[in-house]
Amino acid sequence: MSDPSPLIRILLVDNHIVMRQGLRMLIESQRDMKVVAEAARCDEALEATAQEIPDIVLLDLDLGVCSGLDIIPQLISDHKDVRVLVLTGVRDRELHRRAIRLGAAGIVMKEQEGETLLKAIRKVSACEMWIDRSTTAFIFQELHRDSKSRRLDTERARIDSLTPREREVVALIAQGLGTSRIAKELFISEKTVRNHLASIFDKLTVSDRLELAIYAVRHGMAPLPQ
Amino acid sequence: MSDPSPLIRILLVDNHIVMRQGLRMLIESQRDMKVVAEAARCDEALEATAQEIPDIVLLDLDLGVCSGLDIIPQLISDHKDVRVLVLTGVRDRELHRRAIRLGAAGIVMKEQEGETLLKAIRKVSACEMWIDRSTTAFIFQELHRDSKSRRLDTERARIDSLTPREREVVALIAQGLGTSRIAKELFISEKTVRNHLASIFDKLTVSDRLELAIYAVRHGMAPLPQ
DNA sequence: CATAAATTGGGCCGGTCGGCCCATCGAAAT
DNA sequence: ATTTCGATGGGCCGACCGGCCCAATTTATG
Repeated sequence: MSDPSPLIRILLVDNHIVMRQGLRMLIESQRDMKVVAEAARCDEALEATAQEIPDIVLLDLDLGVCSGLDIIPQLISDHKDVRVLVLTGVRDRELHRRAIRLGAAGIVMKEQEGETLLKAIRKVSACEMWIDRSTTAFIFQELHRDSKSRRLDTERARIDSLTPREREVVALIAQGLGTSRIAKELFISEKTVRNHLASIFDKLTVSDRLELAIYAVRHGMAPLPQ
Repeated sequence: MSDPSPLIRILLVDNHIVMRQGLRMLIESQRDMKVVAEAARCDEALEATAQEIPDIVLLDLDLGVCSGLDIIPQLISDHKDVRVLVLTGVRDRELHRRAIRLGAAGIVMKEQEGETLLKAIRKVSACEMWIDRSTTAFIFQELHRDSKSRRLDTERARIDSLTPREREVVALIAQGLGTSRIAKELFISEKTVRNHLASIFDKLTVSDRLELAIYAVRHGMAPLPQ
C-alpha cells in the first residue's frame, strides 16, 4: 500500500498541442512519472501550478504571446518546492543564462532525444541541476564579466587613481568597519583614516562612507558581502 | 622562428615548497606550459603577478597566514587577462563557491591526478571554466537558495521583526541614500527617519547605517548593487 | 471597547563625520 | 639637488549621527 518511490508529478507548459501530446506520451511511458496538468499560456501555467503543485514544471520559453521566462520567478517564489525545467528549441545562450539566473533548475533542448529529457527530469526532481556543459561555461563567464572587463573608462580611471593605502581603507569600509576599527587595523591614527577617506571621497566622487561602500561593491573593489 | 602556440605562462602560489616542486615538475614536463614564478604568500603572489603577468595563477587557498581567496579579486581586477585556477586540498564546497564568485576560473582538487590539472590549465587558458560537475550544481543551488530557503533562524527572526515602514527605510539605506533624501522619498521628517533607523539598529543589532547597508545586502533585503 | 503596535515627530546631548586648512617625513622621479 | 607624491597627522568647525527621553495619532487586534 506504500509507494516505494512516489510519482514525479509534472506540469506541461507549451503552446503547441502536438508537442504536449508527444511529451505526455513520452512521460507517461515511464512508471515513475505522471503528467498532472497541461497549460498553453502563462496565466494557465500559474493557475495550474497553484492547483496541482507539481514537482516539476516543464516549461517552454516561447509561448507565443508571453515568454516563459517571465513566470519563472513567480513560480519558484510562490511554490518553494516546485522546480522549473526549461524545455526550449531556441539555441540562444543568453536566453538560457537568464533562465538559470531567474531560478530554472535545468535546460533541455527540444532537439535532444527523449531519453535525455527523462534523465533531466529525474535529475532535477532529485534537486540537482541539468545544464549542458558548454552552457555552464558560458553562464559562468557571464557572471564574471559583469564585475570585470566591461567597465566604464571614467570609473576605471577614478579607481586607478587611488593609492594602495587608500584601497586598503576602501576594503575595510566595505566590510562595515568604523574609523577607530580601521585605524587599529592599519596601525595609524583615526585622523589619518579620515584624511584618507576625504581623499577617496574626492577621487571617487562619493559623498560619504555609505556611498563609498556601495561604490566599492558595485565596482568589484571589495568582495560581495557573503 | 615563430611559436605556433605560445607557452602558457604559469605562476605557482602555494606555501609548501615540496608541493611547488612537484607542480613545477609536472608542468614543465609539458611542452606548452612554463612556470614563470613561484610565491608562498599572498603579498608575494601579488608582487609576482604584477612582475610576470602570467597567463594563469595556480592558487592554493590555504596559504597558512592568509587565504588565497582574499587576493582573487585584486588579482583579476588589477590584471584583466590573468586567470585564476584554484588548486586546493579542502573539500569544502562553500569555499569553492566563494572562490568562483570572487572570480576564479576553475577549481581542481589536489587529490586528483596530474593529468586532470593539466587539462584544467589548458581549458582555463582557453578562457573556459573548469569546475567539477557536482560542484557546479552546488554552486547554482547556492545562488538560488541565497534568496530563498536557508537562512539562520535568529537572523530570520530579527528581519521578521521589522515593520513594513522600517523595511522601506532599509531599502533606501542600502541604496546609499542619506537621511534627507530618505525623508523626501518617504514624505516624512528627517527626525522620523532617524527614529526608524534607531529602531532598526536595535532590532538587527547593527551600530550604524554602514553596517546596516551591508547587513541588508548580505541577507537579501536589498538587491545587490550593480 | 480596551490594548497594543505602528507611525509620526519633538528635544537634548555627546560623539562622530566631512570639509578645509596645514606640516612633516621619506621615497621616487627628474 | 630639487621637486613631486604618498603617507602620516594636527587643528578647527559646522553638520550630521546615534542614543535617550517623550507624546500624539492611527491602526489593527483582542
